Amino acid sequence: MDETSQKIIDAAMSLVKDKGYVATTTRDIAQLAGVNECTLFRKFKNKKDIVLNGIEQEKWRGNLTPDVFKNVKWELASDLEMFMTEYMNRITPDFVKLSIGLRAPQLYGESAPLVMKVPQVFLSSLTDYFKEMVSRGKMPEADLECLAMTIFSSTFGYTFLSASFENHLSPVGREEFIKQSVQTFIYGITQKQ
Amino acid sequence: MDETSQKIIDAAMSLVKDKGYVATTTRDIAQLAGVNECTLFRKFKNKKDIVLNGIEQEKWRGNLTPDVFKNVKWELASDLEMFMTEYMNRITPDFVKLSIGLRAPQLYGESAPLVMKVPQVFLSSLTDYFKEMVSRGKMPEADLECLAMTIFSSTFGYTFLSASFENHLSPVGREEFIKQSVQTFIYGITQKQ
DNA sequence: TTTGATTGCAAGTACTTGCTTGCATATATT
DNA sequence: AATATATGCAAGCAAGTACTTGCAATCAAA
Repeated sequence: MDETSQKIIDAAMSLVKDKGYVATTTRDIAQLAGVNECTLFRKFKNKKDIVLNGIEQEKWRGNLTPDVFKNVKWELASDLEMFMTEYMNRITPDFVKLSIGLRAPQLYGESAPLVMKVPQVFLSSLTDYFKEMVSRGKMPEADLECLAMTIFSSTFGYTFLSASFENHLSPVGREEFIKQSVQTFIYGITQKQ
Repeated sequence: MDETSQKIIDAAMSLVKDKGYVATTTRDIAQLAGVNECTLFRKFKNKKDIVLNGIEQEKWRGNLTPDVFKNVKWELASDLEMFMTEYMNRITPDFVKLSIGLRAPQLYGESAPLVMKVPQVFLSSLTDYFKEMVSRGKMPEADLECLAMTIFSSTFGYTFLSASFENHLSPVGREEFIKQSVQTFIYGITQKQ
């Protein structure tokens, strides 16, 4: 990937984050990238091609790879906190906005499989973790896929809601949310300790 | 609200759901509403005015009012299931798509406070419910706002992810998710029963 | 029957959109 | 020195955009 093409991609993704795919114009992209508009079409087939090349780059999916969740201690509370923290460190409000900006119908059929990689990494890493915990006898048997979905939904939901409404919806801060919700997941409401 | 204006609003909201605000054209709206394009501008100031009038209508926010959550039995498991079920009954994939379609920067400053009403109703109803449960001695004291946020995040997250990726992300169905996650919230992972 | 309001219709305005073209210039490679 | 590649620049195109205007038809209230 030559430097000019990368500048174009970066500009395009940044604008899609701010304005959405449809409202992002090729003139905008060219200006922000500091190149002439016709250069976009020498490097890429069309506007859609620019953005699709962008999503294919890991850096534009928050660099959320399976390695991120490798650092486990086989201790439920601290490991769940680690999963949630690492996710929120990478899936910042900007990335949430980007993934919403990518949801134009002209694009979504092709972008969805790439966007979906991010939750998939979290979910499958967590499910694998639970399986190993069960086989180590550190967790009772359960519907692990469903359990992972509960925890991921909550992590995703909080991340998304914070990006959308900041603290106007709920005053609960990130650290507090992680600590408390992990306690709830592990011990439940009835035996909160 | 006269019949013509309502037809225009309904057409506009339906198109915003499918294509997003920016990609929805006034020609599209007129055609779907079955009126002439100039009629839109006799009834409303401009395109934005149509959509903002739409979000102000309860029917375009899923009719999610506080009454929806009034039917509690003061029994934790069944009540939490009721909260989640009622939310998911109303906030269908179509409503999730609509709320994403409304996130154009030209609009979001004015639409966000209205869109936010939906999560606010769930959150405050659930927090109030928890307070009453504690005072009835049916639940231990805890950080109730945070607990409500955990449960709402999870409900919202599952709803949103299902609308976005259907069952491609996780095979866990709605009823199973609700049942199992409520069990986790109440009893926790460690004393799953 | 007259009046007033609502709407359709056809045309048009000023502007923006994605994308192209032909040519000049700079820079790097041979 | 000769050549190839990358880019800028200026202009343009066809199509689409939100929104407007003037006039005629309809229809219900007076």
